[in-house]
Amino acid sequence: MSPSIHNKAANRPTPTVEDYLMTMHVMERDYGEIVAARLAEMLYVTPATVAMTLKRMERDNWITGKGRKGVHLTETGRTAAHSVIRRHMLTEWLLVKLLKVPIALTHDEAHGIEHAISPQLEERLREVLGDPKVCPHGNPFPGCEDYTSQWTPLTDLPTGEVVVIRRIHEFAEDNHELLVFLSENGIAPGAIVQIVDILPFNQTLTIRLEKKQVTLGFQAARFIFAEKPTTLNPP
Amino acid sequence: MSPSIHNKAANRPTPTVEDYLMTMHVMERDYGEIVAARLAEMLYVTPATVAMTLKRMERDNWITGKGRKGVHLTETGRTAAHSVIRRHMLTEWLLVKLLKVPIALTHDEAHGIEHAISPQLEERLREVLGDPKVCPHGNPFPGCEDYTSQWTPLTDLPTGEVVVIRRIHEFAEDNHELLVFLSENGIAPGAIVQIVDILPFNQTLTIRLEKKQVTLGFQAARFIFAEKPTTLNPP
DNA sequence: CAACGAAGTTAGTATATGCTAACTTTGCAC
DNA sequence: GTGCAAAGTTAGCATATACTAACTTCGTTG
Repeated sequence: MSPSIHNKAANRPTPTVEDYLMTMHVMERDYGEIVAARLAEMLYVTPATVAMTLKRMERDNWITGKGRKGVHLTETGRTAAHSVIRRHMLTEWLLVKLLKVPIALTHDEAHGIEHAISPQLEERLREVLGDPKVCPHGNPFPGCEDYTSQWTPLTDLPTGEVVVIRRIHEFAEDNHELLVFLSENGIAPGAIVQIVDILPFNQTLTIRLEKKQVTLGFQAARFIFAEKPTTLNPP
Repeated sequence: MSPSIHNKAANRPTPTVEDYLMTMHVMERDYGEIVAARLAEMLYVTPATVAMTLKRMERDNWITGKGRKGVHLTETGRTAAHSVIRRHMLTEWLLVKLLKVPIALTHDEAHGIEHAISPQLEERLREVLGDPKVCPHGNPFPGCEDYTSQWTPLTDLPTGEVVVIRRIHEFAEDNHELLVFLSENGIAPGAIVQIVDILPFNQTLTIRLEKKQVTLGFQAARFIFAEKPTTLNPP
C-alpha cells in the first residue's frame, strides 16, 4: 500500500522501457545492431509504437541516434539494461532453485517480477543463489559473456559429434511452445546429445538423446548451443 | 520479453486497481466502510485521483455504489482483492523464509512483486511455504480472520499484563520508520512483553521487553496486537 | 536508375493514471 | 437551522503506452 518504491529508489526506467532495454542489449550483443522492426516483433507491439517509445528513450538519455543502424545504448542505458537483465536472471534462478518451477516456465513467470526487485533484494538474491554467471537457460549475465563464448550453435557442429547442451538462447525463450517441446524431450542445459544428421536442404537437424531421437528445425537449432568435446577435454 | 502474461492469464485488474482493492479489503474488514479520503492517504494520491479511479472500478464491476458509505466490493472485486492479498503475503513469506529479508523490509520489498505472480506460482509458493494463515506481520490471509480474532490491541490490555506480540496491523506496515523502530526494539510477532503503563492523557503506552522498556504512542500501539495469557492458558 | 519491399515515421485516437484548482455535498456541532 | 470542516466531484491538463492508417525513406535488385 505504499507508493511505487521501485522507480523512486533507483531512478529506474519504466517497466516498458526496461523491457525494451533488455531486448536491445541482446540484439546489440549478438547482432551488433538494433533494428526497430525486430523490437516490434519481440515486444509484440507495432512499429509505430516502437518509434514513439524510442523517441522517449532518446529524450530520456537511454539511447542515442535514430533510424536503422543509428540506435545505440548510452552508458546510462547500458547500465540500466544490465541491471534489469541481472534481476530477470536472478529471479529465474529463484524460481528454479528455491521454488522448483520447471525450467520451461521460468522465463514467463519471471517476466514482470524483475521490474519490482530492489537493489537490496537483488543483492540478497545473488548471495542466496551463489552469484551465478549464466541464467537457468545458459545465457550469460551481463559481463559474463566469456562463460558462453566457447559454446556453438547445434547447426554449426559436425555430424556425429557428441556434445553437452549448454544454452537455449534468449530469443528462443519467447517461444513458449518451443520451450515446452524442448523440455519434454529432455533438451536442456546439461543434456548430452549426439548430432545424427544435419539437412540444410530440409532445414532440419536431428539429435540423439539417451534413447530417442529428436528432429529440430534450423530456426530452433540455431538458438541451442552446446559445448564441444574439444572444450570438454583439452589436449 | 514476452507481452504481459499476467493480466491476460487471469483477467486481473491493473496493478493500480489491485492496490486499491488490497487497501479497500482491509478498510472494509476492520472499519466496515470504505472512505475515499482514507484511500487517498494510504495510496499517496489525491482525492481527485481516487474519485476517477473509483469511477473506473465501478464501470469495470469491481465495486458498486458511490459516495461515502456507499462503496462496496462486488463478488468479483472481493475475489480479486483476496487474490492479490494472498500473493502479497506469500511474497512476504518468500522474502522472510527463503531470502532472510528482515521483517521490517518485507512489506516494501514485496510491493510490486505481487502483481506479477501467476496463479501457478502462487500455488507453488503456498506449497513451499507451508500454506500459512497469517503474513509475517501476523495479519490474516483472507478467509483466515479467525486466527487473529482473539488478539487484542496493546491499548486495550490491562496494566501489568504479560502478553505475546502477535500482529502488526497492515495500516502500520506503511510506516517504514515505525516498522524499523519496532524491529530495532524487538517488537515483532513472538516477542513477550509486559504492559508497564498506559497513559491515555499522554497518549502513550509503555511496555517492558527482555531488559529494556519502550514507550509507544497510542497511534502505533493501537495497531499492535497481542495474545492474552487467558488465551495462552485456557482454564 | 526504377521499382519493390522492408523499415521507419507521423497523424490522429484511445485509455489508465496522475495532477491542480474550483466546486458541491454532507454531517455534525452549536 | 446555520455553518464549518471533511469528503467528494468536476474540469482541464499532462504523460506513458498502445493502436490504425497513411506516408516516407532506404537499399537492393533487376
